[in-house]
Amino acid sequence: MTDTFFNQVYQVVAQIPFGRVTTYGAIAEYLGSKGASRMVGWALNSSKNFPEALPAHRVVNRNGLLTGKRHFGGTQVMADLLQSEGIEIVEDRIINFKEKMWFPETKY
DNA sequence: AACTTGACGGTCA
DNA sequence: ATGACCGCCAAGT
Repeated sequence: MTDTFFNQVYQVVAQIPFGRVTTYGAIAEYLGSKGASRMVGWALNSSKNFPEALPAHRVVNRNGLLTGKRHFGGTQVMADLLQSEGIEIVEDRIINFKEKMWFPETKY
């Protein structure tokens, strides 16, 4: 059942620790399909059907840019959430992104 | 049932 | 350095 790609993405994202972020590519790569980075976003889009709190706001593109902020029902919602976690956001971009970068495989 | 789009990323030209 | 195309899987139309 949870053998679907979007479902695996859902589980990985749910494991993202507080104050940490990851990228679509990292998740896709972890799942074995580096090119499926777009599917990660699709999975998150479907995740709205899940009652679980999915910290999708911690998932950004490889530029550390809040590309998905537009799907958060607002414009600053995503940035505000990340800032609340101690992540600095300027112009929808994460400051010290590489330091906040979190890999599902290393979980570090 | 078929085609197009989609929170991306990497490589090629 | 910039621009364009391909790849990946699933869902929407």
